[in-house]
Amino acid sequence: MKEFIKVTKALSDPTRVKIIKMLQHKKMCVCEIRAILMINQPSVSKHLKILENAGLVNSAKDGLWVNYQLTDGNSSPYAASFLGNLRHWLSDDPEIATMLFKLPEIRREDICKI
Amino acid sequence: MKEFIKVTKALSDPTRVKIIKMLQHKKMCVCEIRAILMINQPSVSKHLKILENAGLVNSAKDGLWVNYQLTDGNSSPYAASFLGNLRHWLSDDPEIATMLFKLPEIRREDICKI
DNA sequence: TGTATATATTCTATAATTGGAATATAGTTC
DNA sequence: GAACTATATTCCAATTATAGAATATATACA
Repeated sequence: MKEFIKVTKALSDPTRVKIIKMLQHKKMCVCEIRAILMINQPSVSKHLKILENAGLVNSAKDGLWVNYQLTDGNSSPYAASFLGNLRHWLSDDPEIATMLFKLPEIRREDICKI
Repeated sequence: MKEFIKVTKALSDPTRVKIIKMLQHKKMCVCEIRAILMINQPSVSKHLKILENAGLVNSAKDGLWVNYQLTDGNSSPYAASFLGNLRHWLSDDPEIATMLFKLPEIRREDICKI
């Protein structure tokens, strides 16, 4: 039960759902996500931690950067199932769509330097 | 997005998940649910309202009683999908299992009269 | 070693959620 | 219409979640 609740709680915040929809398209570091969402860096880190804790994303260090990506589903069956559904869900949502439209232009080399 | 968040928020509380797992087995009125969960009546009503608002359950009056049941999924595709998954999820959860074990003994005629 | 940068953590204020008590509403029965 | 019962709503206190500011950590590089 706890594991299930962790996943639904993680998915019950619009910012975190947006992060997942972004990560469907590419691995991203904190400052890239921050640039798209236009919220401060600690908020992004905290949201990512909640997603990671729920088994929805995982992270890998690359020098100073930490790349976040969606999990393959080995961590939690609930997470895997929800991630599968989210592949096709919400892509038509206007807020999501405009966000994804901006995504290709975002390059960490340009935007970082907090 | 709002519709999706409503569903995930509704499912991010253990009490509400328990209610859904009960309703998988039979239609129930507020006082029956209350008897199983051992929380007070207004709490049950409030949780049911949240579930109803998310398109997960619907209600039908029957005299003084209000019967709640799971929706068939016409209200929200998200709700329908989650309800489908929850059919087989969490049935092994110890808390859920003991709750469902008690379920057959609960009859509104015996337990009501708040 | 010192500086710069990306990320994480802590702290604080605010907002949202939850449970329980009290009250209101709506049927039912007399 | 009056009394009774099931449910809904309102109000309040306690907990939890969130955003932002300040700070800490870790890596890169001179």
